[in-house]
Amino acid sequence: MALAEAILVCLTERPMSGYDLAKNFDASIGFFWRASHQQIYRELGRLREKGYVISQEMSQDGKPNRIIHTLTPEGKVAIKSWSTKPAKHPSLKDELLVKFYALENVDIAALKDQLTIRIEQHQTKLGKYYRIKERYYDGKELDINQKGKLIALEMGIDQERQTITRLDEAMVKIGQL
Amino acid sequence: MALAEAILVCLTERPMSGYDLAKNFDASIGFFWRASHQQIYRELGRLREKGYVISQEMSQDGKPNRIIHTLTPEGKVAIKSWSTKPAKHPSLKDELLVKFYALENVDIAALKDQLTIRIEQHQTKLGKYYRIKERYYDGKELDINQKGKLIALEMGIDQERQTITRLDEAMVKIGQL
DNA sequence: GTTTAATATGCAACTATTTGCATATATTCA
DNA sequence: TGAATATATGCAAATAGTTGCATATTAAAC
Repeated sequence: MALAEAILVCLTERPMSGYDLAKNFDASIGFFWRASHQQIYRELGRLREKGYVISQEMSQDGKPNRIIHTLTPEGKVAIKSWSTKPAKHPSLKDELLVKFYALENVDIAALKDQLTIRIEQHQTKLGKYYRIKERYYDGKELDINQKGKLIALEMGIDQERQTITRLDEAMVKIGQL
Repeated sequence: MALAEAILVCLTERPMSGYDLAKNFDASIGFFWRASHQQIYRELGRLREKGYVISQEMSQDGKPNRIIHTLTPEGKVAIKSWSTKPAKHPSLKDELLVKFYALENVDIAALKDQLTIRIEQHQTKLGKYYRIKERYYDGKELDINQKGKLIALEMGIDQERQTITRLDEAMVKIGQL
């Protein structure tokens, strides 16, 4: 499983609480690996048991205590070891494509609405990517780690742009039926 | 869940056994929705309970008996009703992108190997799509259902081609580090 | 003649993911 | 003053998906 590794990768940046990680999974690494806060808290427990992270409770006045998780040397070794293992092919499951596949038995007006929503979602995501690129990468000196993140981000940008084009074309095609 | 619906959609074509469905999930609809035979057999049980399919055992001499599942009118209604509900955004989870994201802590030679494998997998898939398009769609008169399948197939073709280009570019980029 | 592949079905155990709930405090908005 | 939002953590149940096993027959390959 790679949720564990995605968390460890996040923690290479800096020690974080479960809450911070959950926010990160909504923003940066979460663009390539989604996870809910419930999943993250549970996984952090497992990582602590394995000795890949150490966790320290920090009291804050007023707000509930935070538990800060720090990557251990064993955790870093685990990332390196994971990195050499073959990456699984992402399991594509797209309901929208299944609906196209079943066109005769489907409510086409509803399908068009869903297409519109999907296109908007991809546009939102593309916008986020652009803003991140501008803010953190454009015109900056980058170390190797940042270059890796930029490659991932640019792949994300291309993917979103092409997906939007593809969905627009599909919309035209069902309009012509 | 859409595994149920993907099975129902398959059965709109013709009544099938679990084995036939599993093969279909390796070929046509499985390009957009993966499922193992174990999942399919379990789901068929549920669909039977709900009355969306009826199942008849057919004896074959020699070979084990087949159980043929036929879509019921209730099943068809279920497809239509599902088709109007918002399609879930596919849950992207790509280990390979996470590895790019963690470039500093990763074995780069191993990552290149994995990229190469991934590119080959997409090329294989693209080849399959092209053969299906040529064989079943090019230069043929198509009804609405076939047109839907063709749209899905063409989206698949575009997606694979663009993914290959994107991964090729990523390979060049990590070569330049 | 024995192994392998294809046909055909399915259970059980494990892992992963989602959904709903639960708790507790501080700040901001109306 | 009350409601909503953000911070911060986590359990429990349900659903979904994967992996390993089990069975049984036929046909082809070696």
